[in-house]
Amino acid sequence: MYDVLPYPSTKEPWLTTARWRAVERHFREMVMRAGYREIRTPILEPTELFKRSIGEATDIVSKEMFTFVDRGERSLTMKPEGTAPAVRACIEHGLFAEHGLLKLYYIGQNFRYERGQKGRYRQHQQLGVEVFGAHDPAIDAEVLALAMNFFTSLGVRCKLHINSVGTAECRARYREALKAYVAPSLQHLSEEGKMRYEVNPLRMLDTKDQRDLAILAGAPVLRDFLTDDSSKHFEQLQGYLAALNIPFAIDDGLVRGFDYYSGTVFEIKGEGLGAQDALGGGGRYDGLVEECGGTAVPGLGFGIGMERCLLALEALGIQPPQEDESPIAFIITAGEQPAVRTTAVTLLHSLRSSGIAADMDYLGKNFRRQFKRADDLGSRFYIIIGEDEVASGTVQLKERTTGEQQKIDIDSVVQYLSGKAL
RNA sequence: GCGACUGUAGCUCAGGUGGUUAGAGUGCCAGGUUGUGGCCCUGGAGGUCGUCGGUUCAAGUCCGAUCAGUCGCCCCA
Repeated sequence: MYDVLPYPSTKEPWLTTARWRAVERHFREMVMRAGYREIRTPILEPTELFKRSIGEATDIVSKEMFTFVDRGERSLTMKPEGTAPAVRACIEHGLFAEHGLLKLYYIGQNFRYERGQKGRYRQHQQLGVEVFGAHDPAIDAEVLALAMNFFTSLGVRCKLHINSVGTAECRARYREALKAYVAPSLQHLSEEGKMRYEVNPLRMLDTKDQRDLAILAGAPVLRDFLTDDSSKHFEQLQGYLAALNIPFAIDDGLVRGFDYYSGTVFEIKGEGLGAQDALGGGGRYDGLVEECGGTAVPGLGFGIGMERCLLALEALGIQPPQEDESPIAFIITAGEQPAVRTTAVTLLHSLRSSGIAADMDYLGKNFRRQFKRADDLGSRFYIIIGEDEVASGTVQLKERTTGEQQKIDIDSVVQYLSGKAL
């Protein structure tokens, strides 16, 4: 768990709201250019939704969900990922019927009950897209290209790993072949491997255990069990990626931790991130909508880890362009007459109403300290109001960088600064 | 869920083998006449030493537990 702060801390510079907004804006602009529309779904969903979609035998569902019973005896779960809730919402609101092709994006919080680590948090944010309705491998290419472009345009170096897990039938045939291959060596498999053999054989491939890797070295490859259609789809995708100059590596062991994937799957790995190096991942889930109670609509998408992206940027010393949060003008008051403060408060309000970022002191600081406050905030102009100015209906307007100061009519301040603020 | 390491002002860190009122730098606040800022000078506030328990005449320091964080396993974003 962590807090995102308004000011940078020396310890965790990436945990600042300005930096988060910068990355979020980068993502939003990119996907909106590509025609994606935002969807927001609730944090709480019926537990059943995730059991059905992600699969009961996966790590996420079996041991990593924040699940509880509410006062109405319903089992609810804080969403561990964004795809299933999006599918649920689209079914519920008839979006599939209304749009032949549906392109969605989301920025949302996910929750997984895991041991915290750098780059792995019990609450984490994902930036993702989901596309529904298309089988065309060109849309697979679009989705992968978006995910890769998100990182490369930020300056993050990363590698794209792809694979195809085929249709449910492909996987069923492969599962048997894999089990048959491993069966003679079953006793030599790690405990984890043995468990996966029983519960979710495909996950045996996703191991780092040296002995298991040795046993699996000559195992049959899932890709050889793909139907002609699946094979062709995967090859076409590779052709598009090549045409787009997106380097990729085919990873036979890439299986992913959700059961709903079919066909294309991929993962993006960053460099120098330690154990948690998966920056993002996703794939195709052609059976998911039907599984969740909708019509047969194909789909695919990806999720990008916000924290890992920020960590990668931090490690590379990259600062995405941030919004300027400094005021344009800071009002400084002098003198004890109540009219001075009233004039200042009124002018401040006018400036802000006209879209000019402005501020003033509320701590009763003396004249000199008010200047210091304005400097600390990075204000471009000082507006000085004293008893003389109030009497003559003017203000002293001083520019910080040049030190130039002029007396101008108080009624023309807004107009003057509007010109300068551009 | 498993293993290793860490835990002292807001932040970065000092505090040999247990011994009086726990320090520094930085930041913060104030003052250097509330009519001209950045620098500078002076002063001040701020810590039940992660928490609980134990050993001891005495614990920031030793022991245990617990929590949190970091790193690795696992998994993934």
